[in-house]
Amino acid sequence: MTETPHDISERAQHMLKVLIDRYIRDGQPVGSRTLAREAGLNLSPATIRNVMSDLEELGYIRSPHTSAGRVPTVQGYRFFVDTLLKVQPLDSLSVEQLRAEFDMSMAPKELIEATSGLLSGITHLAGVVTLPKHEQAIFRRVEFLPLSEKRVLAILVTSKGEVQNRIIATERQCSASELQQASNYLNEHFTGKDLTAVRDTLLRDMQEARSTMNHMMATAMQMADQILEQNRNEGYVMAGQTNLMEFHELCDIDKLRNLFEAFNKKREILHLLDLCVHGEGIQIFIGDESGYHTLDECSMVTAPYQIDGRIVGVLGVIGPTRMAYDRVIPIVDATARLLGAALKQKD
Amino acid sequence: MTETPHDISERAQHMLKVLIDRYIRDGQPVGSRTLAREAGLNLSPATIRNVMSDLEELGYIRSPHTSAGRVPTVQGYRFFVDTLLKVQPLDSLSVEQLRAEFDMSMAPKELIEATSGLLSGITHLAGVVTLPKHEQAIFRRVEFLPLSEKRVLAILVTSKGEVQNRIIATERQCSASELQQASNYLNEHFTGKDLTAVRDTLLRDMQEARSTMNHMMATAMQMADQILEQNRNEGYVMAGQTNLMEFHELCDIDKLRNLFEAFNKKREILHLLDLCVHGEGIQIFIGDESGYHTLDECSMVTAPYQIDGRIVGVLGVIGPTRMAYDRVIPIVDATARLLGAALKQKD
DNA sequence: CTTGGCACTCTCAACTATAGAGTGCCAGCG
DNA sequence: CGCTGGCACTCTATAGTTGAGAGTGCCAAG
Repeated sequence: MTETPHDISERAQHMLKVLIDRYIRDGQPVGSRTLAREAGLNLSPATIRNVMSDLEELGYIRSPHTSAGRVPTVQGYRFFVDTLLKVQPLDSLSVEQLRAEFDMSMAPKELIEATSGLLSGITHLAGVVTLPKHEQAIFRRVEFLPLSEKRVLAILVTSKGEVQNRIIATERQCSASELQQASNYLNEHFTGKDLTAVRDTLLRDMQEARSTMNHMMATAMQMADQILEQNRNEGYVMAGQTNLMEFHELCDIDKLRNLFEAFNKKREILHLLDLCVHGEGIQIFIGDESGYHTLDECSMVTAPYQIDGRIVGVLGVIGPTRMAYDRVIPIVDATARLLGAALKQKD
Repeated sequence: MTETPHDISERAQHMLKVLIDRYIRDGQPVGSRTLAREAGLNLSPATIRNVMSDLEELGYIRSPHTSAGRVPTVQGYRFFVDTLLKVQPLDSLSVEQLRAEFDMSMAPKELIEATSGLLSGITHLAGVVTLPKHEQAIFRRVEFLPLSEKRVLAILVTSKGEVQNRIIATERQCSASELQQASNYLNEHFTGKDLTAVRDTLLRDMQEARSTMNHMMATAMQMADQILEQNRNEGYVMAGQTNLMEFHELCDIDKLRNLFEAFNKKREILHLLDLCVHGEGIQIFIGDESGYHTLDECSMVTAPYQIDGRIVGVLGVIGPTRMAYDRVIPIVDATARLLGAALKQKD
């Protein structure tokens, strides 16, 4: 009982936990009377008040105003998730139900989209999943198909079942056999090679010999670039933004607007997700910890997902700081595992 | 001066136009004094009041309350856009600027997305573009690539430069030559044929001869179905929803939420867009004309876009009833033409 | 037909009063 | 020494009040 880790008695910790639990449940500042009832310690409100005063001094809670109970501070939430929260992994039944949601016949991109929808659906928050980045994309095949006179459809297939296509405008009409020749050349020389290597070789080839296939090759290279770029850090897929409108702490139209615009611009969010991919395991940003003002009232819970033990992306949810961390964390964790497993099978 | 089309004097019409113009500009109910100043008719507010009273009786305008000036009713807007508004086509400079925004090297899907972004960007409203439906999709090529032991990547290319891919789980490992054989068979027999015909033939073939390629063929058929389905009425792409948060008449968080959820669900919007594709030319739904409650405060301006004279989709914008129709209509119109032209070149 | 005048209505913003919630502090008690 | 009830105090949220301002409708006169 006299053990005081972090300068805060066990009793105070328990009260902090109860307070935050309660606040997360109904969003109202918690007063001493409520807490006295809830804490199950048979203490009078006056006693609770003393403890709350201490907690306030330590920066874990604060009053919105003189007479309004206490709400957790960012620091309070931080302490809560770091040491007060006992997260237990999802029970196996739930995991199975979750697993059933993954349709294995989906192409990677669709799978990503479905996963973000899944996250938002289960948590009632906004779900987000980054596109997987593959350190090395393998050139698998390229195909050129004539569309009309001077238009050629180029299709590039890489490992992981990714397909990229784009339309090339050629300066003159290319015969089918010419196109065939070009694709044959590329397929013969490069199949199975790393895409960056292919890119470099192509670049060199094009400088050395200005072949008639230059245009085709340039396009192939462009597509390779596009895939590489996309695989580096292209973007993310988001779902369930509208869920965030339900929380009254975010009901300020301007905040909401800024938030949604940040989602659209992607840059800031992407940077945060990038931080998450480097940290190990579950990462949580609470309120202004992110450093981005638009996310001041929000928290983000993320987990990296991996294929064959290599981290290739991050997924998670964004919601108000006042989110049910204990419920959300295991879900995010499990989903990350399942997505990794689902993607692995595409290899 | 005594000509009274629709039971409403020319003077009254002019006033209605000025009133609506003014209301569209700043969103405040317009009073008699303001209108007297604005109308340029050298009439006293009292006179204006008489006319406004008539207009109110006819249902074109109404007062939010006793002392608040008048705002247009849906019927007022309807009369405004149908007979009061002289829409002049976009000047050629603007059209050229607009045309420059279309990047011809984009694949159709990207082009659609870019176009909806373009619409929302220019109008500061929400832009929406349906995916083009092609009455007849032509089978162009199919390709099967082995991914891992029992996984095959299938790629189906149709006319219009559309590429569909999906991953097949095979019950046993297929050799490269087997796959090659399958694709060769399909390509030889079906290239250039209508996709529905291909589908039917495949269905018959599969019943007759249970070949080893059944699985492959079934998948090809699935993909064909998918493309056909998508081309029938799949969906739409939307951009700039956040723009709608700027309008104070939509600032009610619940309305906004419902609106955004309608956008996500797509069904209702899709139904409206479908109506627009059948009517000729520019279509405008004002307020509750749509029949959907969530769109009560919104208007939708759409134009079908065509390829080779055949209407294949609709695009437009969604915004508050109080939108600058005179500016929006020509933009929607021109964009529809340009998108059609841009898509035509993919053929 | 148009106009100025005038009484009337309604909203909006500012202000006031009050009830309720919660605190901090203190003195007393085990 | 920690816990407790009591009490004065503070602050918010809500309702009610008021006055200014805007706009109307109507009327009688030009």
